[in-house]
Amino acid sequence: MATRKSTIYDLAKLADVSASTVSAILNGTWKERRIAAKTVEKVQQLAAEQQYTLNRQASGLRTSKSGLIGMLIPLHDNRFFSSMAQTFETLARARGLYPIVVSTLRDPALEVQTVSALISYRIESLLVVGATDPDAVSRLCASHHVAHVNVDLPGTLASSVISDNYWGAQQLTECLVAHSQPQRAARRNKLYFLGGVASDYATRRRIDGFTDTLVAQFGPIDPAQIVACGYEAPLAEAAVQALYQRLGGLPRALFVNSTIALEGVTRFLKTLPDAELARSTFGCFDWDPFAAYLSFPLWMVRQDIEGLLGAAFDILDAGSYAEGRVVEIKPALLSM
Amino acid sequence: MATRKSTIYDLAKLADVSASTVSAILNGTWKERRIAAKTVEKVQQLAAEQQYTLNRQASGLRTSKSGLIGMLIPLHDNRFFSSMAQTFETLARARGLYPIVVSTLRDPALEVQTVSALISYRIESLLVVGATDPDAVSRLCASHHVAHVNVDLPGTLASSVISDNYWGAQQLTECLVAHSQPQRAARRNKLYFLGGVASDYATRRRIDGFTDTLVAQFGPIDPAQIVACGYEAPLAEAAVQALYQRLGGLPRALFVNSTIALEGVTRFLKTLPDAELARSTFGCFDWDPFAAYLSFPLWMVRQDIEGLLGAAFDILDAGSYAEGRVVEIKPALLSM
DNA sequence: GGAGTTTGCACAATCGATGGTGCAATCTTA
DNA sequence: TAAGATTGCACCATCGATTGTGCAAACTCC
Repeated sequence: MATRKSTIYDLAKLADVSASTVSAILNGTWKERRIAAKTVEKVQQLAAEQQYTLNRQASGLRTSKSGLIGMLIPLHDNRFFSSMAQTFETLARARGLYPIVVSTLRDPALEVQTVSALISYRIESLLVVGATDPDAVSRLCASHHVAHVNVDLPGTLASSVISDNYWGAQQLTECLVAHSQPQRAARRNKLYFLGGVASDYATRRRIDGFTDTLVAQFGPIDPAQIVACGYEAPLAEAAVQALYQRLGGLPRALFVNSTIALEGVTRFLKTLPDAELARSTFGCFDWDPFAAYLSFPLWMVRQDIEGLLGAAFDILDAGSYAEGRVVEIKPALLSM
Repeated sequence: MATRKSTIYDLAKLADVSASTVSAILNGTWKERRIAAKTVEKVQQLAAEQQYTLNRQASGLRTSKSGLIGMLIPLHDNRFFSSMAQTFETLARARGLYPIVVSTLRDPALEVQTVSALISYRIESLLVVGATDPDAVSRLCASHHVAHVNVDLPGTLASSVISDNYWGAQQLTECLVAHSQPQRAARRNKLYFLGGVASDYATRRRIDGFTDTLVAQFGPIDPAQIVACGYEAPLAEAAVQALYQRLGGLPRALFVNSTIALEGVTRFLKTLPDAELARSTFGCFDWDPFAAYLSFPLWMVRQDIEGLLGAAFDILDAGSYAEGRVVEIKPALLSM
C-alpha cells in the first residue's frame, strides 16, 4: 500500500519481535543467532509486503563498510574509457560491490576533489584510470586506507596496471613501415607520430617504441617526426593540417596516438581526395568500432581492457596495492 | 602524520571543544550557532592537519540526505549514452549533487535490482535513461519517494523527456528520399528501416515518422520495408545481409535506427565494392564522430543531449516529476 | 523432579554527524 | 549594581542497523 518509511523498527513492531531479530533475519545472520524458522518467514514476508529496503547509510556506518567501489576515468565519451566502465561494472558486481564510475576530465584538481568525495562516501577501493596526477590520488587514499590501483597511467605510490605501450607502439610502427609505400619527396618519406602530450607516461613510451623501431630500420629520426599536439580533436586536426602544409602532402605513414586525436585527424583527411589518402598509411593506438571502416586504411592497436581490469582487480583482491609494482598487459594489433 | 581515523570527536578532543561545535564549524552552520571566529579558525586548521573527511554515511543518516543523484543507462560503450553520462555529471555537479551512472544492459531485472541498490544508498533523485521497463522503476521509486524522470524512453508513471523521434525520423526520411537515386529494380527502389525492436516506443515513433513520410510521397509501403531486427550489431549485420540477398542488391536508401545497429550494417557494407555503396544512400538515427567519415555517405540525426538532460533536470528542480507529462526535444539533422 | 543443556530471542551500546535546548559567563543599560 | 540581553558553547537525543551479552523458557536425562 502507501508504505511508510519501513525500518527494522517498524518491521519489529509489526512482527512483534525485536529490531535486532529483524536485522539478523534480513542480513542473513539469523542462523548463528538461532532465530526460529517461522519467525524468519514471518519477518521476511512482512519485509516484502512493506517494501523494506536496507538503509545502507546506517548499515555502513555501523559496520564501516559501504559496499562501494569507485573508478576514476578521464572522460566518458570515448570508446576506450566507456568500455572500461562497462567491464568495470561487471567485475565489480561479480565481487558483490556496487560500482561508481566518475570522470575527472584530466583535471588534477577535480581528481583530488572527486576522490575526497568518494572517500567521504567510504568507498572500499578505487581504480584510478588515466589520472593526470595519480600520486596525489594515492596520497589521499593512503591517508584514509583506501585500497587503490592505477590503470592505464602508472603512479609511483601504488601498484599500476598499464598497457605495454612500448611493445604496442613497436608493433604498430613495424606494421606501418611494412605496409606503407616509400614516397618520392624525402621529407614525406618518413613516419610521423601525432597526438598526446610528451609529459604523459603512456605517450612517452609509445614515442619510444615508435622511435626505436624507426631508428633500428632507418637510422636517426628527425625530432619533427614527433608531434605531441595534445589530446583534443581540434588540436590534432590543426596539427595534421600544419604537417600537411609543411610537408607539401601527407607523410608516408601517420601514427595517431589515440582515437580522440584520430577524430581530428579524420576530420582533416576527409578534405583530401581519396587518391591522396591511398598513398599514405595510417595507424591508431586505440580502437573504435567505426574507425575500422573509415574511407582510408587504418591499422589499430586495441588495448586489452579485460586484461587490464582483471589484473587490477587481482591486485585489489590480493591486497598488494601498496607494493607499487607495475604490470604491463600487451595490447593487440588488429589485422585489417 | 600517520593520521588515524579523525572524526569530529577526535577533532573535538584536540581542539578542546565539543563535537557539536566541530560539526557546526565544518558544515558551515557556525554563524547561526554563534561560534567565535577564533574557535572556527582553530578547528578548521586542525581538520586540515588531520585530513579530516566528513563521513557521509553518518551525516546522511542523520539528515536523511545523501547528496547522491543516480542515472540509469542501458550501456556505457555507445556514443549516445556515454555523452549522456558526461553531460549528466556536469549538470549534477552544478547542483551540488554527486553523480552515479550505472548501466543495466537493457535487462529489466537488472534495472529494478540496480534501482533498489541506489535507493538503499538513499539517492535523492534518479534519471532513468532508455529503460526497458521504466514503470517498474517508477513504482520502486515512488514507494520510496525518490524523484525521477524518464529520458529517451517514456514511461507512464513519471514525467518523461524524449527526443522528438517522429519529427526526427521524418526529417531523416525526407532527406534520404531527396538525396537518393531511384533504382531500376522495383523491389530495390524503396527505402528500408533497420534496427531496434518494435515494442520499443522510440523505435515505433521513428517507424511512424519513416512510414508516414514515405506514404505521403509514394503511397502505401510494404511491411517488409521495416526490419526491426533488434539492437545488437551482429543482428543488424545479419539483417542487412539478408536484405541484400533478398533484394539482389542494396536498396535505394537505408534508415538505420541507432549507431549500434550501424556498427553491424557498416561491417557488412565494407564487404561490398565502393561503387555499389555509392548507388545507395544511408541514414542513421544517432550520431557518432567517426560514422561521419565512413567510406559511404551517411546522414545522421543527432539527439540534443544537453536539451534532453536540461529539461529532465528542470522537471526535477520543479518537483513536477509525478505529473507524468512528456516533453519532446527536437534532434538535429546533420548536414553533410 | 532437579540439574544441566539448548532454544529463542531481547537489551543496549555503538558507528559519526546533527541540531534543539539549556546554561554559565560576559556585557549592557538605567 | 541589579536586571536583562547577548555571547559562546556543551549536552544529549536521534538517524537505522549491527552485534556482544544476558536471560527466561523449554527440553533432556538420570
